[in-house]
Amino acid sequence: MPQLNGGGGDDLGANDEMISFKDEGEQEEKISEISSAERDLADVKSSLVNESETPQNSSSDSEAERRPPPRSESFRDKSRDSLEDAAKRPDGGLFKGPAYGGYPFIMIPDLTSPYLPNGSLSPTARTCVNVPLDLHLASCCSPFMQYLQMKWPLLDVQAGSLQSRQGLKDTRSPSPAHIVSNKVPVVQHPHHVHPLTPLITYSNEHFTPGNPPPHLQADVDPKTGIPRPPHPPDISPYYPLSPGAVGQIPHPLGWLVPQQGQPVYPITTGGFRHPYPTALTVNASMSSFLSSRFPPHMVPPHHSLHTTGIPHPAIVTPTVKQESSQSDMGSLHSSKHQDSKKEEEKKKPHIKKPLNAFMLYMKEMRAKVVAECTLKESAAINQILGRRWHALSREEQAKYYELARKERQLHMQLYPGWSARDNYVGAYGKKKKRKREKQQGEANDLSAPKKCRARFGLDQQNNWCGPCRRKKKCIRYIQGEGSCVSPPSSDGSLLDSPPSSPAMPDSPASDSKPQTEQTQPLSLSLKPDPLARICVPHSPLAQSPARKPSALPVTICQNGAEHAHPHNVLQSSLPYGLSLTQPSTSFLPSHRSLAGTTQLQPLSLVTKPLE
DNA sequence: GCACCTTTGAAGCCG
DNA sequence: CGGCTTCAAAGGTGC
Repeated sequence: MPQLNGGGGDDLGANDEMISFKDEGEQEEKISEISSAERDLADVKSSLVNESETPQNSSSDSEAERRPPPRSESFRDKSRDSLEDAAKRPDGGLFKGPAYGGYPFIMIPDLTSPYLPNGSLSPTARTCVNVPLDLHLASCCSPFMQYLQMKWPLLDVQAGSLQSRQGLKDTRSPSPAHIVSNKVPVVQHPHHVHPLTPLITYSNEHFTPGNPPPHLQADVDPKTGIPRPPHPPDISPYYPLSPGAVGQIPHPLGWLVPQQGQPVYPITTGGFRHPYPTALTVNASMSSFLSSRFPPHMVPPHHSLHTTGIPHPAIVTPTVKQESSQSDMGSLHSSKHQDSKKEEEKKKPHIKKPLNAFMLYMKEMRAKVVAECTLKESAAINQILGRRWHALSREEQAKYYELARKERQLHMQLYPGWSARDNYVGAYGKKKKRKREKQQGEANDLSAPKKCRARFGLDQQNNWCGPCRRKKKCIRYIQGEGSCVSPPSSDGSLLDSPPSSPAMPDSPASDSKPQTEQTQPLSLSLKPDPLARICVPHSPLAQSPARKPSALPVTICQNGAEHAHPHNVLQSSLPYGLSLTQPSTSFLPSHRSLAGTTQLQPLSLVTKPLE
């Protein structure tokens, strides 16, 4: 049964690792040293494998060594092993030692983990998280605590600042320990980007300054009884939030943080309808949150509750279901209807899927891309992020893969009975159906109108329709890319670098890209090919409808890559960069492989509707 | 107000 | 088992 056994992976929150993560923005500088970086990459890669496979459990590990890592799982297992090993070390794995040097990354949590009521916690709730962590992490050393530590590496870093922030102490906190530390400067200063800023991409709904939770409205100074100013001086630089917003600084596990000494991850088999292990001590705020967000049967028993009314980002109440239940009202007998209603109510909480590595990366880097490129369109941003994702080094991607693995693990433990199938058909059936139908229709109708940009190209904008013309953002997107080319503060993305740059490191994602498109040819043809715009903004080919392989700007940007390194495609099955062969400095980025893949996958192109 | 766009990855479904 | 589909985030955009 999956557990954060032995605090596996909980040692990733070490400060030194955080620093390394902070240095991620310096990747671009490293890019210029790709040659050495690649060698380092190889070292890291080998260290990832070797060091992670040194645990006591030699039987399985040795076996894992013998066989090529089957995609991500092997890496995950290795990572888990290494993490658990690290946890067994005297330092509990909190600090990256020489034996753990293979993880040059920090496991900063997805602070907006959907199933973690991050953004929906009251200050009290989070207080219950932070303080025990600070004060008792070392003593507790429970897997959960260590995981929290991993999730919030700054908890240690700024332990001293905790007291200084007691000005945020929530008077409603049941105990002195319930201090709204929020010491994690998760909110970036307007003029200063906090190292963790990329990770804090909370939904605005959780930070709406003007809409603090009702229970947070009256944030009164415990001593004076006077409402405190919205931004206490000691935290204002990083907390440009209203009191309520400050209180909503999400903590990935805030609502789950158990009381001291309580079992952290009791494995339950109750299914996700009882997603909150009853053995898990829930503080008042948590309980109130649960009681306010879930039907009574979903909320673990607890007393002295108060409602927060704060939405849970991970558990969404699908209105569709509610509507459907209402529509059924008239047609069903009262008893049956009540039964069905109850069942539906049970199904109401929409537990979202855990974020995968790329999603975590996107959440982290979106803000940065937006800031760099002044882009707001998520579609365009995602394209950039996709390119950057491929440009990431193996260890950088591994960081997110590992984080995603932990997210899944945690999700699985939080919602033992949950299955992706629950969301696959249930919650958004209507939307899904429409989407599917539309996609099918598009697939069947090759002449279906697509984006004007793709149809006419950028040089024929006069032919664009009004909406698409309005989408001059496409142009702006290109220009924005130009403006964003190789920003010094970039996260190391090679996207902005000249696509043909041979210095671009080979990335695991790049390897996976061809595979993905092999399995999903349609997506390839449907893609406007951001790379084209990015790499050859003014290239006629890039501007032409990216339907023909020859017209794909990818080939322009990364031609020859595939030929030069066809094995890159094979390595696509190694998302963690555990390439079958040593990475070569001549390796080209993913999109190059993609280009080659495109060439090698003519059918996929044929099956794609012309735009 | 909902769906789309766009990305990658995980997982479910289906033949 | 391979291939396809859906969903996860996000915010502008279209209808």
